[in-house]
Amino acid sequence: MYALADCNNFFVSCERAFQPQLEGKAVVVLSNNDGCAVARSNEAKAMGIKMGTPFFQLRPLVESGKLVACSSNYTLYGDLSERVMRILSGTLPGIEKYSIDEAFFSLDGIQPEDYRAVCVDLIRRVRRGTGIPVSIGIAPTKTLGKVANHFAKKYPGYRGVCVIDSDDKRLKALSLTPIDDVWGIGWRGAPKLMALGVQTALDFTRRPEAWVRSRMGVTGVRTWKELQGIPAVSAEREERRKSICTSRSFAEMITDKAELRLRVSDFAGICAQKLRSERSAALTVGVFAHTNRFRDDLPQYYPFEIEHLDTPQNSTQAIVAAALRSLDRLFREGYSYKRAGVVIEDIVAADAVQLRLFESEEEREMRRRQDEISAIMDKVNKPGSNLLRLATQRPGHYADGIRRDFCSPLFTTDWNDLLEVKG
DNA sequence: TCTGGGGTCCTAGGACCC
DNA sequence: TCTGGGGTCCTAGGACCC
Repeated sequence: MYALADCNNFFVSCERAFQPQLEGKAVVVLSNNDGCAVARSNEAKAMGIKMGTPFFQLRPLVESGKLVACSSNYTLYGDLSERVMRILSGTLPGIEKYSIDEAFFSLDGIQPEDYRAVCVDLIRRVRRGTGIPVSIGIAPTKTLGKVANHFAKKYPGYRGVCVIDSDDKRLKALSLTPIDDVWGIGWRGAPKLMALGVQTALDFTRRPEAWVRSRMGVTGVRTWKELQGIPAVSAEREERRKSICTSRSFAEMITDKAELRLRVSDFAGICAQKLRSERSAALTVGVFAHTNRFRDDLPQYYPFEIEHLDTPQNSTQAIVAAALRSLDRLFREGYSYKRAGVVIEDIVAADAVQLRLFESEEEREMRRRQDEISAIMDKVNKPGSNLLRLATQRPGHYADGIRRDFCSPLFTTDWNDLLEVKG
């Protein structure tokens, strides 16, 4: 049996963990630049506030005191996520972190009659240790675990734990699950299925496999099997990420190439830092820039350019230089850029780098020095800081230039601490 | 005025091979 | 008038997840 532990309204719960006065109130957490709602408390959901609602539409509610808005504070959420995961993995073996706020684990070795008690206790300990409320769904497949988790959250009677351990329970649960709530059926698939007469997860499982295959592809068949209790979603993810992306929307639109170069340098620098922190190196550096897609009155442009390195690298200098070459190729005057990003691909282990056959002595020496400089930067810079940086990068904190009008204090990280030089 | 960010996997079609 | 068949690999774009 699989168990899925999922934090309730995670970002909101993180804010509440340090601001108990938010308990019981309608709260939303906003995306970067206070753009739109990315997390909602149950009270906010009950008010009909949808995921992704732009903040300017919520502002009246905030001003009249009916709703509290928080700017997002990802450092805080990452920190609390780590603590939650630590408690979970300290209790049960074989935990698989699936996202910032959820993890799968196996219940092998636990007697079925003890599932509930073990999980209720786990929830209590996470709550006591972090302040974060968690729900757990238990079922023979991950997709059914998601379904069970849904019920655990929805009905207080379950006290946070819902078990699907018989066919009766499975069929009952599926009949109560709308098809668009099913994990793996997205915003394109759901309307398509509903038009074909599939309203619930149960309807879906009653279609023949070939019917599903021809309309929803192999991923649809996987979901179809999982809902019947046949595991079809692979157990483990790879330990090394296949791509790394750093991108931001800008508070203001950027028309100036020099300004865009600064921002892209920052993004590339963060990517390089992430690469090194995972002891990885990469062969491909891509850059994209977007105009503001909501401004019909302005010309639109969505370029993407890739640069291949001749040997995998992870130094800030190499990654930033490659990104800037791509930017120079894609940049066009006359557009107002609202968002840009750097994407790293073809990632390999840094200690297994395949060297070039005909690399010159000078090239090798340059790479060695760049790696050395990056190592020093990593020693001096704390996460999120670029105290020591390239001249092509902006001074200051990475969050500069992002609007965060409703940011909570940095409860688990201190500003001065970020600026303190190690050693 | 104001609309997020970071990932994975699948597929169809093209390039290339013999 | 006539122009093979069977593969693999790569890539861009789409769909999905949180």
